[in-house]
Amino acid sequence: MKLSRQFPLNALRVFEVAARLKSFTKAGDELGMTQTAVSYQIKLLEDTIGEPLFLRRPRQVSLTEIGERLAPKVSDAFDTLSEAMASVRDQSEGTLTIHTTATFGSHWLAHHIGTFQLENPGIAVRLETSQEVIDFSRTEGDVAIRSGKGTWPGLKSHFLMKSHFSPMLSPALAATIGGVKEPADLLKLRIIDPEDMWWPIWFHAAGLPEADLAGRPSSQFGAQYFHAAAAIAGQGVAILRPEFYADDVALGRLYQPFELLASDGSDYWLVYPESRRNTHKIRAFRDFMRKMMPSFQD
Amino acid sequence: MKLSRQFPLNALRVFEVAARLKSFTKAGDELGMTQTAVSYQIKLLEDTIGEPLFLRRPRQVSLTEIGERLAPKVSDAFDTLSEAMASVRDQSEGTLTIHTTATFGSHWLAHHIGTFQLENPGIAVRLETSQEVIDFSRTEGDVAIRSGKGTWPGLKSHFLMKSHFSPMLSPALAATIGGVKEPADLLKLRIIDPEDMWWPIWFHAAGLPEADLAGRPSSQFGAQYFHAAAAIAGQGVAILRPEFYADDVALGRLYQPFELLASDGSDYWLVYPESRRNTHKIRAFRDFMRKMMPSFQD
DNA sequence: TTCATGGATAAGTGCTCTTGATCCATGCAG
DNA sequence: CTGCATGGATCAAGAGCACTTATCCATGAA
Repeated sequence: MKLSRQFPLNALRVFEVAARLKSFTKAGDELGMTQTAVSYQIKLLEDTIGEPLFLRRPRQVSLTEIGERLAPKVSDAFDTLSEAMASVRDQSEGTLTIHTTATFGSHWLAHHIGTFQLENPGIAVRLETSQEVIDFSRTEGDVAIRSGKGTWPGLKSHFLMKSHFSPMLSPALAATIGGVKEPADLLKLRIIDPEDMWWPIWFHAAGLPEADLAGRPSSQFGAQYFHAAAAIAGQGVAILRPEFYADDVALGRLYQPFELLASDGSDYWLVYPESRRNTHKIRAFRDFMRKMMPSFQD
Repeated sequence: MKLSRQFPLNALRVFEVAARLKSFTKAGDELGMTQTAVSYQIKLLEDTIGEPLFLRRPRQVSLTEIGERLAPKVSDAFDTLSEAMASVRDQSEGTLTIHTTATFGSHWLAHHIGTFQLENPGIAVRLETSQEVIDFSRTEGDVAIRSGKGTWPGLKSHFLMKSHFSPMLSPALAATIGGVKEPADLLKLRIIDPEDMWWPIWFHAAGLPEADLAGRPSSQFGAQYFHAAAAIAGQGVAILRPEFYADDVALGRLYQPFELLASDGSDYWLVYPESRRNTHKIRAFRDFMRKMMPSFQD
């Protein structure tokens, strides 16, 4: 059976307006429909209720007792409904949930998100860091920062920056071996997480494809964040994304001995569901990223 | 612009059920539609809001925060709405407004309506007496009792009884002239409202077409009700509908000297809007009248 | 692995709803 | 009292949407 037959919602909405304005024509105007349509809907409602709701006097309609009783409740209900919709719309515009990798979040976003918030006081930001590549259809979230190739089905992705890397260490540690002049010098030092796939890639790019890291004590901290901390503490040399450690370099706690940057082919991307690209908050965040990231690509 | 686009009511109803049951399939069952349709409506709502409302986990859906916030309000609104509809339905079933002529109301209905109310305790009866032939589309009312020919456009009418009449007087008055043996005897008495159109009709039927009533003192009470009262008081002979005065006859206050009944061609009818013939209360009243009126015709 | 469950997707269709034209009754102005 | 403006009813026809059926896909369970 038809939904609208048992409980004619549209008819009820039309009724609400007609009852308020005491005119089918005016109700039609307010609702953006014709007087005919209003008449039809009212009759529909009267049929399902089995009672006339309006008295048709010439040049004006007035509510019957039944109508008089029904109108305020219907009005209430629609108020509730539209208030609910509005609040959801506000709230939905008002909170931006960003999923990000731990490193990007703690290094880049943490330093810049304040600017976004100043520029968009109406948008609350919620940062979620997770290693997994989240699926927007089964996890709450508006946008995500991912490293990868930039191709995810159903998602719009914007290139943010290369995810290149280079060895970094504390100046103090470098001094202990009289400075790091050439890549091979690094092998005199403790390599933080020698099993990191990035090392062979970089050494290969540096012309030392045979640099043997196997057999070195493995101390996998599990996340680049800890590698950096260890390197700052002078415990060895780590392979890091220099962009994230500009502050530490400026403070003299880390330095990057070689200009050479290597990449494993995966870059940083801003992604979000294609279908939601025109959401206010997503547009705002995209614009923000475009402004802050020189390498941002549409 | 389309009403349903700006504010998708049907989608909201579907959402309410889906949110409550946490399942599209079950929601479809409850709503009498397919899972596909539910999916479609939810997506529609999500599109207009611009936010996902459900997280699609395998084998189950769950609400997003937005959905979680929206659901209770929508639920509330629909509760209000359906409660309003239900109350109106009850109330509409619960009050029967009868428009009737004064005579039929005070004589026939007043004596029998109690039976109807005993048999239909859920229906409150409101009696409105008016001389005008009411128009159901501009006056509140469910049914009416009218005298006429039985043909009113758009209205269903049931023949109730002939509106025939006969002279009636008090036995005491008849005794003053030694009893009323033949129609001409009536002329010895005071005729109550000699200008009433019924008199010449009856005398004509009685074989006294020339009975001259003109010149007799005219005392038009204006309504048959008063004629009867005058006749009972012994002030003269009135021409009345005997059906209405069975009680007075039984009490010996009135009597009908001749069997002869005349009619002006208009009868009593029960009428109501054709479209509302299956309303519970109208059906109940029709059944009641059919039972109480031997001459009732469908 | 295979099956059962629950949802998404695609395409087709019936029907609700809307529109536009016209009619009718009434109240008001001249 | 006549003509006009207002506001609603009615009718026929068409558009678009709300559903359906059929199919696919992913996951959790047996």
